[in-house]
Amino acid sequence: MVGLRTLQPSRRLPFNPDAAYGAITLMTTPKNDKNTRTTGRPTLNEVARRAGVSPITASRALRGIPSVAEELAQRVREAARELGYVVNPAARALASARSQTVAVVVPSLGNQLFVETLEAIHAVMRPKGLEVLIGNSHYSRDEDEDLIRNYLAYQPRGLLLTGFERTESARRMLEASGIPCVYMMDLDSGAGLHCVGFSQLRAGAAAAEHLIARGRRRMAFVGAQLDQRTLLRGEGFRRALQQACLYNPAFELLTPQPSSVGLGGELFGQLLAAHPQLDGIFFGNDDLAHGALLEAMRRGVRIPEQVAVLGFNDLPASAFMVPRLSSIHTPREAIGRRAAEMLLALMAGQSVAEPVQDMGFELMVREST
Amino acid sequence: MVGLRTLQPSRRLPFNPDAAYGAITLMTTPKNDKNTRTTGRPTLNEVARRAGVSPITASRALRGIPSVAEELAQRVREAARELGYVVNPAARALASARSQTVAVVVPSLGNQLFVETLEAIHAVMRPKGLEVLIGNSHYSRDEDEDLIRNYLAYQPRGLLLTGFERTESARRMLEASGIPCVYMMDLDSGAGLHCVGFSQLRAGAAAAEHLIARGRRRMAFVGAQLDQRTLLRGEGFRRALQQACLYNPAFELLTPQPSSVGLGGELFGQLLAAHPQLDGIFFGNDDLAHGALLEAMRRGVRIPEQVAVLGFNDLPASAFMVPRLSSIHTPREAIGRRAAEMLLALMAGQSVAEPVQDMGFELMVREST
DNA sequence: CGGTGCAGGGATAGCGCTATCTTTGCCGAC
DNA sequence: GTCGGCAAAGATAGCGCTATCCCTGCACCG
Repeated sequence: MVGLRTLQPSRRLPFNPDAAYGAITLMTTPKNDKNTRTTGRPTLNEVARRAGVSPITASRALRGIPSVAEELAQRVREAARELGYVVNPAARALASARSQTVAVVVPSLGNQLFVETLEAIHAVMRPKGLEVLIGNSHYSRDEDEDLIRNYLAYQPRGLLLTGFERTESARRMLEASGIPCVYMMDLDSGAGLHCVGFSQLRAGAAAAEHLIARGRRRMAFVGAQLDQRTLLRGEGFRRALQQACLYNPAFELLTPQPSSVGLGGELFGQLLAAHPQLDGIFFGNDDLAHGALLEAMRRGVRIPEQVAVLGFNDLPASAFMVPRLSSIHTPREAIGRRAAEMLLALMAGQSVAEPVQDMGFELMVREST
Repeated sequence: MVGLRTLQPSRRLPFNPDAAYGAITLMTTPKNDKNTRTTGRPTLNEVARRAGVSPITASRALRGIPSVAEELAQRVREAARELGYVVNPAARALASARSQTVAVVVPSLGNQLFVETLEAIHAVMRPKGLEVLIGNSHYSRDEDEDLIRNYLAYQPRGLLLTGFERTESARRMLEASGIPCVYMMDLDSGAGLHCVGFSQLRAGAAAAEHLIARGRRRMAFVGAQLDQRTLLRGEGFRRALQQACLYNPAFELLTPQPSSVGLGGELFGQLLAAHPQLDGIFFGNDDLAHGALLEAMRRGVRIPEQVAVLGFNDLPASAFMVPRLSSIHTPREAIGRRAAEMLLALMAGQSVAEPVQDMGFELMVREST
């Protein structure tokens, strides 16, 4: 009943939608009524029938492929809207051997840092019609590998991964898949890979230089979680101190426990008890530093007079701590955005002029140093 | 070459894998070599051929369907392992009209609360082989609707949604889909729905009662974001104050801005400037309370002597604030876990004895009150 | 005025699985 | 024995799309 093409003065044999895709189809599939496997949602065929075109034309129209006359495309879009049609991503992925999906693996969602990165990625990908799959590896190489294996099965258009710390077999899978991949956050060992981040090593050095410039001489590094990036920051810090002949290996407190405010306070207490002479502490993550500031207040330790405290990442709360926490601000939104854009380019088959993008970092000097 | 069934004394005609699924298949599809649409990954057919069984048997074996003899199943699993076979989820979803996916929509990832809920959900779903899709609605009904529409297209096995605040059309889509759905966090308007949470209304009342019990008489409520749950907490607080004849509508500060530490400090300042006589403040979320405590310290406002401060959610950092923040602890891990389990039951077609599960809340009394 | 190029469509044929019959052989029962 | 019933496979037929080829009509060409 639909689709008598009165609007268009056709140049060809009129296409009879009901005959072609309605009645005949129903006749040649007599078991249609007993087959209950379908989802009940409208299919592309129904849209096509309603618009009076063939299914492929409908497919092309909805995908915005230009070889469809605008008038037809419009009819198809309208039919889709009227029926409430939504593509079946599984069917699309199967037929085209590619999904509309991008997978991201971050090591934690508890760290605000990665949440902000994800937001930036979303903001780039969503407008392109790409679904973002979020995986949390919990800082575990094995989970990271599982997630990658799992996601590769979905044939994502691209992958965004955090850092380079990865099992050998995960690396092989990635390579074998041929799926474009951009690495976020670190640069220091990203030779030959596409990566967007900053040098954790240099950031650690910058921390040391700032404390030295503030006249500090006995400085400690406190790191938790002990992921590669934290270790690199520590290493950068260490080297800069060595260079200034101020390095003391005893002034280093590392623990694999996950970073948290509570832990920061605890480590701060331990450190001061063991080394009361300390006059500066660099924390590998801001939440540790927050805990330290709170613990200092509780103990009456004066910050920064007695000990300067420097954080890392510049989480939103840092500027409001008492005293306001100095921290190294990391450009996670920019990293997320740029990494997403780079991935988009790779997905489009373009080669990227600058495969390694250093987004830098910024020292935020506040009251705590 | 593979699969001469020497191991099993067959009762039937021997199944010749190469003839059935190898050579003949290749002959009847002469264009196989020029078709480059395939992904290159091994398919179930190849696994079946290698194991010397039919594809359906291989499918059944890998899905653990018991009607396959253990010996065959073992051969299939081994073949799959040798080939590095991973199912194509798109093909599976298309063929079975269902995915191995559960979708979750939370209003924010910036709030630690929801991250912890997600972790609990993951912990339940992953072992069942279910993929968890995470959607962030940013406290927007429109985004919530978009996410739901989008996820429904994936034919998830189930949905976990936060709260009941939802557009009419989202509600209709959910109902029409017939996909099981569990609502998390709130109970107050969940009549007829499956929900796991606690009464935001009663939690708000408990906050008021605690402050009253502490001898406070001029109490304010500070809420940001203004999502339904925050408003309900405020409403519960208000009603309890009214009942005690202590309600003063001027002592309420609501803002649609997203909750944050910085905002908490700012609102605290505004409130005290406008109403210096206040002796108790209930913050709708802990990060606001954190900001207030820090701002109080900066201003020399003594907490709790001058003003008692009570938070909500009991975020991990609250116990370490100065003074330690009293807060209403919400059982988000338990909610996530229980909601996931309830959804699992619904997905299995079971009816749930208690469709509304009140997980309660716990007042954590610390130094700030 | 026949060739020939180019659009705008359509027909055909799967993508890689699984739901649903069928078939086969075997067992026990009447 | 014959037959019903059962268990363990296999054959068949799509799921809902899209890649790929193909067809048709028209414009343009010399």
